[in-house]
Amino acid sequence: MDAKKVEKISKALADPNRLLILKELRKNKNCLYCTDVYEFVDLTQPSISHHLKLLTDAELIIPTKEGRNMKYTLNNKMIDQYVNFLQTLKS
Amino acid sequence: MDAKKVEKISKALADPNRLLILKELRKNKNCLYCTDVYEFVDLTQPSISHHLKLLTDAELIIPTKEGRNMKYTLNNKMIDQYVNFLQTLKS
DNA sequence: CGAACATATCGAAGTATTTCGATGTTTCTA
DNA sequence: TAGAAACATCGAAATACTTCGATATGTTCG
Repeated sequence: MDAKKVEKISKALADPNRLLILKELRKNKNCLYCTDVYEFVDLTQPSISHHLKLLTDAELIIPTKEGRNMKYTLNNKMIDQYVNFLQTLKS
Repeated sequence: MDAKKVEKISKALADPNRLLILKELRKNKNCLYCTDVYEFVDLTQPSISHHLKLLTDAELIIPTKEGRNMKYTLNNKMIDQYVNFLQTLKS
């Protein structure tokens, strides 16, 4: 994993609301609809949309279109790759 | 590991210069002096001092005073804790 | 088709981060 | 003890991030 990617993922993880989204994603069996997020994140719709976009761009979550809804699932593979990078920091 | 700590560590990892410092730290057998950093990070002394402070505040590196020099070592334990948190995100 | 719903995008305001030059503090050494 | 060396701190400028209201786009359903 190259430095740019590590930076992007780290940035995506560096916000309390986005961490909250990821945590709830796990609770909900790795499946979350955009509308669900309003219930536990106290932000307006455009802000939530923005945060979901950053998580998507970092490939930490994978969006799927279902009619007029968006379904998000956690990308376990990307977390694994990120963890692998962190392990290489250790000697 | 609480959310605030995760956020702090993620922020510390979300910068190319700080990632560079961590990478070089591993190369140098987890031991780095402040002056060493000038050689691979193209920033002024105050900026490097600032970045080292953020890494220290996140407890990713541990500073030791040696006379008028500062020695930095990687904090493997904190990386492990951070990795543990990331693993809990997966289901 | 038209209204309602779900989400995305745009532009702007507020806030945080990065970077620097100038200067302060501590420690070593001649 | 004076000067240099290593690092920290301060204040300001530039840049980036977060958030919002307004509005646009795509989808469903009556």
